[in-house]
Amino acid sequence: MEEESFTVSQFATYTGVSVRTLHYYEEKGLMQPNRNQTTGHRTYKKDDAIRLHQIMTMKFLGFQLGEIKKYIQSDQLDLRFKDTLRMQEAKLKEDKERIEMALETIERTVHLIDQEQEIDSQLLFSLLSNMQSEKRQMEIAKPIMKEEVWSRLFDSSVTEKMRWEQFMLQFLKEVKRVAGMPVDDPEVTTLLKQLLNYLVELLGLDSLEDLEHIFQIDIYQQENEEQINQFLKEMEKLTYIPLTKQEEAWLEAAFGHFYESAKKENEQ
Amino acid sequence: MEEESFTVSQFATYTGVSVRTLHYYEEKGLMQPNRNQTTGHRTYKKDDAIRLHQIMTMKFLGFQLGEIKKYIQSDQLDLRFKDTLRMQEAKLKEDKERIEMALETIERTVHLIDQEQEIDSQLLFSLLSNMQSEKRQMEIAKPIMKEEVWSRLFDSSVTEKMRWEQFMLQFLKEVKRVAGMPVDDPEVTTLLKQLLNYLVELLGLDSLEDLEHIFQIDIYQQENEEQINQFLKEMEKLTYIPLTKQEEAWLEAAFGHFYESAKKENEQ
DNA sequence: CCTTGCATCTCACGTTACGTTAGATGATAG
DNA sequence: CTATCATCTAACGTAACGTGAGATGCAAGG
Repeated sequence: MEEESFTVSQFATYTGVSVRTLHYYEEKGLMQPNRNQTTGHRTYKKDDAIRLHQIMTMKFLGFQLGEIKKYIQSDQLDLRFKDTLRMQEAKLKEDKERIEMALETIERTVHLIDQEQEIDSQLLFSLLSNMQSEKRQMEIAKPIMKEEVWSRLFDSSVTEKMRWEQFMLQFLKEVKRVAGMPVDDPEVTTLLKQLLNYLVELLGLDSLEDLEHIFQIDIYQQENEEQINQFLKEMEKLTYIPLTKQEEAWLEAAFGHFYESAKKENEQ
Repeated sequence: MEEESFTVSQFATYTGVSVRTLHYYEEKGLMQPNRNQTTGHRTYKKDDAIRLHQIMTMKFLGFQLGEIKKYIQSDQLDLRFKDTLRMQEAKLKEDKERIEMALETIERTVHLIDQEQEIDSQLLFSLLSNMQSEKRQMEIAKPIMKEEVWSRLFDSSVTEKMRWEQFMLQFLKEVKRVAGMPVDDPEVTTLLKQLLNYLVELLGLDSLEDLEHIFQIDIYQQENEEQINQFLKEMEKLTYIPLTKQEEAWLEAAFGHFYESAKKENEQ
């Protein structure tokens, strides 16, 4: 009894892959259909269909053709196959996590765009940039911040994050607008106060003074200076703020003035 | 005041990308750092860092460099950017779904391997193959099966699916062993009964007779023949069962005999 | 002054899994 | 006998770089 056999195109339509793909798999040593000696034409039979099924299956699991070749040779699968599957699983999980982070970022971005009617792309991208390094930032912050404050930040929902980002967008826009004004202008004072109040709320503190106590260590202690500096340096590398040198300098001066006045007020 | 500037390697280490990547982005028109006219050496400044940040951000969101190029030109992001994000979101979700299916398949496969100590790869791969087309199969089955039966199948948990697969693995192994035996051998009868009992349980039926009533339509009605045939044909295309022609023929005969005896027994 | 080392430059090929022509050959139908 | 069709091989194109290879320029050391 003759076994049923197919030409390339028949086999291709039947299995749903392209002719070129069949050629390619053969080229790579993954399949060996019969060849008509004179014409060179290929004929595919049931065994070839089984082979192709195996290949497609492993491709579906995310394996590369080279890997697949190793495993479809042996009829009996050894234990190594299980390990291979586990490794593949790990890779896929990584990919999945990256995708999930990207999806969350997109969600937050769309939200930002929805709130503002026209967006400065520099500001937007800087926020996006920070979203990406968020995880890393939290890792760095963990050993240095008070447990409860850190947890509060870490566990904040997507909604809270979106609120923060929108606030930052507004804040930075304002900074760019008022940069250069005298630092004791009431408008400036109000702006800074807004930021600090937001921070106090975000971190779950009672008052502005507590801001200094969000760290595990006393930041005024001489011996901790090295650690603090290290932390700030790493943080600075990750956090990208879209201000010019001038704007940055101005902002620092404004903060300086703000603290001084606050201290004086307290002393009175 | 001179703006701080970096060489390629400085800029590369600073930003964490490779020198080659910087060259490549320039080649593709994504960046234009200053060039020393005589030596051709590049110098990167803060603006270039911003540019690179934008590129990295969009890459993180899964965009291709070509797409990125279009969007980093304009300073003001238009509304089209939001749509673009939405499209990207859709793509990412598709990718994610594929990965999730692959992960589930791996989980189920590892489970199968754990149960058996040595596995025939043909059998294993055929089961994997079916896992892949599972969704499609359910789609095809939906219009033709009774709502409650279909839901029961569709909602079955991963654990249930794994049980089914393990059963099928055993069943097929047994079929291959006893294929060729006389169809009225008690061992054969037992085997078939096992399968049918499993099916009855799986589908939530009361007895074997109900098996004929899992479809919405009466399969014995002449006018439904076309529909049934269509369904069976599509199903056959998707379901891949690793039996030889002989084994398949034998199995069909065995089932024929089984039904006949069952009918006779009923009549008595 | 010459040599060495180093950073940088510009090609240009390798990678993955095919898609896509282009030109050659063989069999079949009219 | 010719037009058509299926198939063949060969070879380039894709995306985002990695990885040399060979050329150039500059500073330091002998």
